[in-house]
Amino acid sequence: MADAVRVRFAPSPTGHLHVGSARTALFNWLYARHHRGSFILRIEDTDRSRSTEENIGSIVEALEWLGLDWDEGPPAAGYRQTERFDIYRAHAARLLAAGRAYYCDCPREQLERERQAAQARKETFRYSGRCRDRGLAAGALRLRIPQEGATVVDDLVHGPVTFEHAQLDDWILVRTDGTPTYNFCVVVDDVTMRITHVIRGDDHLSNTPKQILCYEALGYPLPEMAHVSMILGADRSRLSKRHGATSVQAFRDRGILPDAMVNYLARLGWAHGDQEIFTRADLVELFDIKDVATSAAVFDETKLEWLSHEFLKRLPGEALAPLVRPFVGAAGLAAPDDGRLARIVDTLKERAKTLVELVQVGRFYFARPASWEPAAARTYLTPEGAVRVVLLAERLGALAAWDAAAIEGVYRALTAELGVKLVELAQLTRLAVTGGTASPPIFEVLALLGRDETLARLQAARARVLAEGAA
RNA sequence: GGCCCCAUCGUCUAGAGGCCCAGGACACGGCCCUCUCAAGGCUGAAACACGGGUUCGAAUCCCGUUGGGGCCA
Repeated sequence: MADAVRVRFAPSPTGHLHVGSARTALFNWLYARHHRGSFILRIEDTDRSRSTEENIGSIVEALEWLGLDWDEGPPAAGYRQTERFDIYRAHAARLLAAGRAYYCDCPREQLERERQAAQARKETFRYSGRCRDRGLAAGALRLRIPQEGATVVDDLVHGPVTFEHAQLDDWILVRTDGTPTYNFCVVVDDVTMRITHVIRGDDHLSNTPKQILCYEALGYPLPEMAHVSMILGADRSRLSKRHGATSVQAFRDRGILPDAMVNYLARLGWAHGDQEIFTRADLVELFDIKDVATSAAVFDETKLEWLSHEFLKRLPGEALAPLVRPFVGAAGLAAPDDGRLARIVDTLKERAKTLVELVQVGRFYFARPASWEPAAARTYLTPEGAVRVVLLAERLGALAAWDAAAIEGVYRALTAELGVKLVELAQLTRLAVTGGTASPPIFEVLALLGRDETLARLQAARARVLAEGAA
């Protein structure tokens, strides 16, 4: 088991979990689960000014919601960079002692001038190397990199990518104030956590040769590298807040099912033939990082919602009821017991793409209509409609068994007697009972509402007609 | 600005030289079903960024252009 797969997800807690990061986390998780390896969570909180406890909690919560469980990481100690400064310091000292790193005291302003001069000459800025052989005892610690040759990143998704050393420079490992830089921390962390496969965003590809040089200076073997593309907004620019929802919890709050979110994220840049719907088990079995696409993908909320709808339809009411309950409460409504809620949800699930929408379209199950849709009311809540309501109420009141089939019988019979189409009575009833013109099959609705509630609502609708007539 | 990455329908993608005058899915249009809305079935419109090569043959390989993204900040 010496070569067991160990992967990590290393977010910076500077905000909520972004969907792009979530996809990176998912790919790591899938890779770990597929290979029966370990998935490690590491918090990259060296940027103390922007890292907060709240954000860590939020990220953890989002990962849990997605069902991406980690084998190592918080709350255990030692998985936050701020707890690991001694480790970075020790590695820096080793590099210094071995002559693979050196101190530099070039003033910031001078470096800035050089940078601008380089840009004016249309060249890549490289540190001049002035302090390379000065044997300084303090300052910023720089990595001594080879002057010539090239480093090639053998990327699992991109293939070999070559970087000329002439384009790289002796980058800073530890700043003058003693704080280690991001690239250095990452290398030390990945090495000490024995990460075998670094799966991360494309935006780090350019940093990779610098990191590889650091691995070599440290004398550590290289992990496999895999850089996955970024997620873009509809205008093909990096997905950001101005594109709308970008955090995982925004979709949770909207009532997207977590399995749908996982399915959608997996399909962004990855495919398995024509298959669109994947269970978690499918993904674990079929996913391979090598099959991930190289190009960036546009985030499409519409397709996400379609997937959520697909998962909603497939879930039995009993499984859905506990998921729906909090959304009923959030809408300011009271939900019945699980058994009844399950049956209600079964009539609603193919009519909603999200849990929020499901509660919206099924609102009448939890509360009497506060009003009746005006246009439909003009058509149905008429004196003639009131007469029909009375007839319906009488017969429904006399029904021996209260179930959808028996209720339908009443409607069929009355339809024949009155010489009207079923749609007339159905819509009349629907409007009276739900307040609107769209709902699950009306006989099922009445069956679920119960006889007393049905009759009460019919009566209320009739009362409205009478009140209108009097006015 | 330099370096790096990327480029098939509006979007996600299948496609690893002939199976492709390009397949699936979302969204969109039409028809059917129907107590409404959905769901479902059938169906329509919709793409290989451009230009050069290589090859008997290219969406697939190579070069360039353009466009987008990233890193250096």
